Amino acid sequence: MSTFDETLPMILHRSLDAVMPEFRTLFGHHNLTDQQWRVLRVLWDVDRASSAELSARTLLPAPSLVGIIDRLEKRGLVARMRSASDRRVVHVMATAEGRSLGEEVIPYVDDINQRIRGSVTKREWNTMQATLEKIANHMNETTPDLQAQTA
Amino acid sequence: MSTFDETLPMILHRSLDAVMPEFRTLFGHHNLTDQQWRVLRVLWDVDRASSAELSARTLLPAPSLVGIIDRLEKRGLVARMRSASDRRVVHVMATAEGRSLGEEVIPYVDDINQRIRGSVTKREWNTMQATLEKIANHMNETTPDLQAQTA
DNA sequence: CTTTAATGATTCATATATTAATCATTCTTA
DNA sequence: TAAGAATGATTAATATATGAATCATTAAAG
Repeated sequence: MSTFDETLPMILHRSLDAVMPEFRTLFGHHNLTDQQWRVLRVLWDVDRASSAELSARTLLPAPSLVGIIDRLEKRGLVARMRSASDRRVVHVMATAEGRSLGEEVIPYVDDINQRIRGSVTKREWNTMQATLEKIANHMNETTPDLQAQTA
Repeated sequence: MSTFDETLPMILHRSLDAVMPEFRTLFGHHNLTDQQWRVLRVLWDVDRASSAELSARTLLPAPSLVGIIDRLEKRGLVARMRSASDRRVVHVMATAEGRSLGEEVIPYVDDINQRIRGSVTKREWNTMQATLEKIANHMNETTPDLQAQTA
């Protein structure tokens, strides 16, 4: 383990590599990628969202969302709909089938998340989360992300 | 912020999104992707490595490494060489030019890493890292990654 | 010594990431 | 209100991720 391995990106990637296979195995049983699941999961919370909103909530880049939504739409799990008030905007929503699939999968997803959460103390978890947020805030201040001028 | 946003994968992705743009801007100045940099960075530590070793150190999947190394090789930054003892193995090493580029970029990379490290206390950092490792170990025990039978 | 199993790298097919560019639609402002 | 700037989604080009399969080579067994 050199200093390179102690770098934040590598630390984060190691963590992701440790937890994602579990999720992927589950999603694979339902022919979903984790990105596709993220979209479905957000549409389960908000009923409908524009592509920009979806991008913000799922952390998926807008160009990737196009294909992801295409494939979900082709399977009848979500639907697109142009906004009437602003015809540039596209609203995405889960179909009945999409919501049904979400209902089916989410218990297993929750279970994995519980196992993850349960592997450390409440205090350790909160501290970890707070530290990562602190770092993120610090970087976003130092390097004001040009697109983050939204707020 | 719903429970979904408090999920480990989403927390980790938010952190990555906060820090990676800084690195990418830097790497972009040298026509490197971050994956290409990771390979170069490891070859700066170990002089030479097999594809499997590179995969372990860079956390990049072996199939991806093929193309990454191809492009680095085409630019004359690394070289491939079949092992004499075991002709299945391919050794990868940085060329003089590759090492030179590494020397040139690493101060800036170190600077970014210092800024990241410096945004939290030593204690916060260590605790965060320990917590993530604890989670990873817990998951790797619970779901013994089939390929991790190496050790 | 030969058959078979395992290993290391690669290929293949498909899905996603990244950056820049495009295109239609709205918003601004002169 | 017409020209130009800004916005939201998409396309395009290239690079990488993922999981399965392949291929050559070595190791293991019989």
